[in-house]
Amino acid sequence: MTVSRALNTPQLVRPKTVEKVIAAVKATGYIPNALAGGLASRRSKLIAVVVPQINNNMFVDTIQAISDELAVRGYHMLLCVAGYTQQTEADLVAALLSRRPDGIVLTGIHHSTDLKKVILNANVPVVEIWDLTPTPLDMLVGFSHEKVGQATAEYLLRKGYRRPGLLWTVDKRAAQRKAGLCEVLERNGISEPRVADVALPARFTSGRQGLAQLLEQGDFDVIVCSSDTLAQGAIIEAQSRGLQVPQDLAVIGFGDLDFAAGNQPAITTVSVDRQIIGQRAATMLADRIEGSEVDVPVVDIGFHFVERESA
Amino acid sequence: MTVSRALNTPQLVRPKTVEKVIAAVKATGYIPNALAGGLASRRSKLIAVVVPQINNNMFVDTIQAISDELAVRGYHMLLCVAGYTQQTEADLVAALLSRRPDGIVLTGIHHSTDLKKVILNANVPVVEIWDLTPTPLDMLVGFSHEKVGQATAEYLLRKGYRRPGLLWTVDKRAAQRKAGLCEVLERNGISEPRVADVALPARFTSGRQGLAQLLEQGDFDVIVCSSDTLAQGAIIEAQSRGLQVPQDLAVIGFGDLDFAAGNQPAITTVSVDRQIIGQRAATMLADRIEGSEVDVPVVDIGFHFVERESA
DNA sequence: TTGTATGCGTTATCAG
DNA sequence: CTGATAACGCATACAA
Repeated sequence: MTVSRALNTPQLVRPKTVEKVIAAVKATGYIPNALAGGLASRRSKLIAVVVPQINNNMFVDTIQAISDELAVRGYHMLLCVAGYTQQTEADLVAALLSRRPDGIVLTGIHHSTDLKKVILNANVPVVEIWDLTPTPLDMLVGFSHEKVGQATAEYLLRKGYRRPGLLWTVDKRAAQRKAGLCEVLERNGISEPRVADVALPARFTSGRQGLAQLLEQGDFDVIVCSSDTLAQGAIIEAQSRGLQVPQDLAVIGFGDLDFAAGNQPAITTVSVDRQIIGQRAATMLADRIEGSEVDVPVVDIGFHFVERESA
Repeated sequence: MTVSRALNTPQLVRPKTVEKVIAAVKATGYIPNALAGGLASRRSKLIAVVVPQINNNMFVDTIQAISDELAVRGYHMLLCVAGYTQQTEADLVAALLSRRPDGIVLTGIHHSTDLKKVILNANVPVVEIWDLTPTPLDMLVGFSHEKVGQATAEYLLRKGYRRPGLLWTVDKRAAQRKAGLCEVLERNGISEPRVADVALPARFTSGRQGLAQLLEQGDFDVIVCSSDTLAQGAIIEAQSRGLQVPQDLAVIGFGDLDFAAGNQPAITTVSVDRQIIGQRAATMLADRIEGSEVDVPVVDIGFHFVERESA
């Protein structure tokens, strides 16, 4: 017991005793067993993070930020890939809960009822990220994809574009952005723009292929892409066909990835602070776990439209 | 005990009993406690993965592959960021070992003696990845960065380039590639090529800036970059200055990231199968943990030079 | 400031 | 095929 205290709460132990313990730890190479510790204390110092995929330019910065912030707070990150289907996510979370994480980060707000039941029953703090809803499971850090779509449509209309084509991945958050976009377009007399569906993960090459596909089907003055990666691919494809961007064909992206500003032409896009999402999510979880009240359980980090050269 | 068996080894339990257990589990929402299970069984079904950084185009594919393969085998991934300093890594691994992972994945082969001692003492299977040495801690999956550098130099000389400039990040593996490169250049009468150092993580914009910096200092016919990301930035910077790539200035990358092939001009680079590294590492660990002999503990996955348009 | 008794929720082991 | 018992290595609660 004195060893336990010397290691975890040294201020409760006589300094000389602490020294002796530390010396013994060094001499023996003792490494505490966190499984036993967690079992006894009912706190695992573990945070489970569930994302649709890791090798995704959007999520990876958020994951890194979560990891960094958790490290500062003394937590470890259990990282799991759920794919884009709800059933996988529910099974995954059930398996994760068996490790008794002190908190969980879930990507998105659309979960199976099964998952919701399990997670509420487990009574573990949860932060949903990368989306927005007035009714989160528990806490939330994100932004409105619908509003991103609307803002994009408004920009596009203001600039005088009237023949938009969409280069779009098929995930749920992209769909929300599309809904917002199409709603505003519709209100302005542009209905059902042509869409090229792109498989996940969004890749540079799928952007090229997607544009090629679109150009066979119609005539456009602007291509709206569900991510900067696709936008960059589209720009290269346009240029390789002798089209000037934005004069002959404008391109709009999403995400403000690191290459967007430096690209030639610089990519007009929607900027989202991906690190802040992770940092806030980790902070909120750690605060809650450690007993502080989290006064604003729903954080809208917003976004801003970045006008550059491509549109 | 019967419940434990019904859940873990149902074949040892009468089917009717299994059914009853399953029903009770559903009815009560029971979730096994893996902390207790791990404590008792001394197997945690946990793999710790240590990388210098997550939001890095190189490692992220490997991480995803590890995660995917581990999921298939029934393991979870504890992911930690060590940065590029040895001390951080040693502290980190000590903390990780307290969770009693069944295996550990370390990036690179350069570790503090402290870390080596701790990890050998813990007697846990280890795979080092993304590098090559005849004397790994335990198992290894990687390739020779020095040979990559040599192959690059040979290609460059064969193509007739004689005034190379380097755009290089400062991490250890990049340094090995540089050493291989410079050695072959030296042997061919080209000594101490000019180098622009670039901070990690490698970004598109740092590629642009780095080239700008180089061009102020000298006259080059080829720019060799420590990653495709830098190469793409360099190409854009060159083009924006009215330089034709490769006619006026050739550019060589490393990694064969997804945009390399589709870029305009397509980027000449060194292709490395980043997924395979992760997949093999996970397989080797799981095999070893589950008692199979791992017959080849050191796997050189090799690389191949990809000649495209940029050089 | 230190120590003692007890229990956390499993699984290994052995007995039926 | 099922059950009883004893760890696993800590931290909580209380006593000294």
